[in-house]
Amino acid sequence: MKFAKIPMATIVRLSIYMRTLQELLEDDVDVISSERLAKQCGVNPAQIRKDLAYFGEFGVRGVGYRVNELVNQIKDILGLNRPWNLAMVGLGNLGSALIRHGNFIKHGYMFTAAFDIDPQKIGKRLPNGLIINHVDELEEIIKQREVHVGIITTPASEAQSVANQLVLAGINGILNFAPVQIQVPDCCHVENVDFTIKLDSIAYHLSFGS
Amino acid sequence: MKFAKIPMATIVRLSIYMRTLQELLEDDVDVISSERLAKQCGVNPAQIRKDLAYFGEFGVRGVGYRVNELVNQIKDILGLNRPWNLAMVGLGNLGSALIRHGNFIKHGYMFTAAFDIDPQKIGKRLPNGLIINHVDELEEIIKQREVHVGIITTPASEAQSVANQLVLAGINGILNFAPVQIQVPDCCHVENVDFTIKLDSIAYHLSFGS
DNA sequence: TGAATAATGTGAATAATATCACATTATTAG
DNA sequence: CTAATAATGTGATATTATTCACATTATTCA
Repeated sequence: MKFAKIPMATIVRLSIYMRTLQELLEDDVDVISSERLAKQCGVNPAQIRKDLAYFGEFGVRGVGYRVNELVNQIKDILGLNRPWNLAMVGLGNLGSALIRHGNFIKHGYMFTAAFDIDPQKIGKRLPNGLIINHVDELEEIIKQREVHVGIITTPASEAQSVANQLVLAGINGILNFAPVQIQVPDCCHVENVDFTIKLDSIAYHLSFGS
Repeated sequence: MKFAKIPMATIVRLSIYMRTLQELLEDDVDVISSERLAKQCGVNPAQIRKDLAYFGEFGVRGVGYRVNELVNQIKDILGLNRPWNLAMVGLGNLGSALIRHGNFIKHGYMFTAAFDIDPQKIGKRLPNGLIINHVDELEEIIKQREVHVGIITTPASEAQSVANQLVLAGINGILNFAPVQIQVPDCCHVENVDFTIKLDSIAYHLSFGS
């Protein structure tokens, strides 16, 4: 898998196609054309075909794509046909809410560690059964439990230091909810989720038209 | 303001520059070059200059940019030098956590309405003083309180119907946390926040190298 | 079987975006 | 005051991403 250099935008769109295809599956649709899928995802049909073409041929000419096959093929492409273990660092409002949020589980992600520094929280059991550990134990526990991805939901001020510790513990993927740009070595891939930036985009659009 | 067609990516980057500049302000930096700012934001220096050039000349040749002036100029560009009122629809784990999360306030956004359908929640007072109303009252309250942006944190199944109601109530901007693609008329601008998609990108990178 | 239809896969064309490179303008120091 | 240095603003260039358009292949129906 993976021949040419794949645009990041393609990867993101593949996730979106997959989500939509999974919904279609639930509605018992078993074949779909790039045209119909494109409409549902809000993209151009050729875009879908090109995105998939980076990785092979998955459709049937004159017919379309078999939905359940394509879901699995996209999962293969993205590396989702295996479990991924997550560690949450920072169990404030947001962190706790995310752990309780069903969407991670639904897509095959599993929380296997949770950290905070608040003595009041250490040792507490979360609704999913996980016990909150002190950040001091981060490296050891992350290695022990084979965590793959760290999620940072600490205040901005702590994010960089947490990121450093995650990297030290051997983590190569970070999902960062703290509103700062964290610096990591090239071996580590960071994705940022900053909703106030999205709000800024909305504000811009509302202020100055499309 | 706004002469040529501005790339969406530019708008997003302007938010990021602004965040970084605000941090610099707190550290009493008062002038910065595009080169240093670029490094901190992880972009190319020429990119910053080009992004700003869409809107005017904000720097001083041979010197750089005055940090506090530039923050304000970017706020003007994005339409952030005014209050924006938000309505939260869906007060489950995520919605409640977001309302309590300080980041919206910090950037000038204000929650002025909150809606749910759970009878247990209706009438309850949130930590910020807001009282939760039934979604049936959405249109009336949104108009009354001059809400500008709706935030959807309902289950996926409810998101489209909530979006429809928001549009009916005159809302032109939606921040959607539900993991579905919602359909709205062109007058309404939607931004999606889907962290499982970001996780998928991380999974891909971890599986197949950069 | 063969013609009509449908929809993929893909090279070529187009459009959008990012980067380079340098002319221009401030500042500083001798 | 002049030369050296620093850093912006921007036309030109390079790169990347998207869309078009059509050849190809599967299916259906007469």
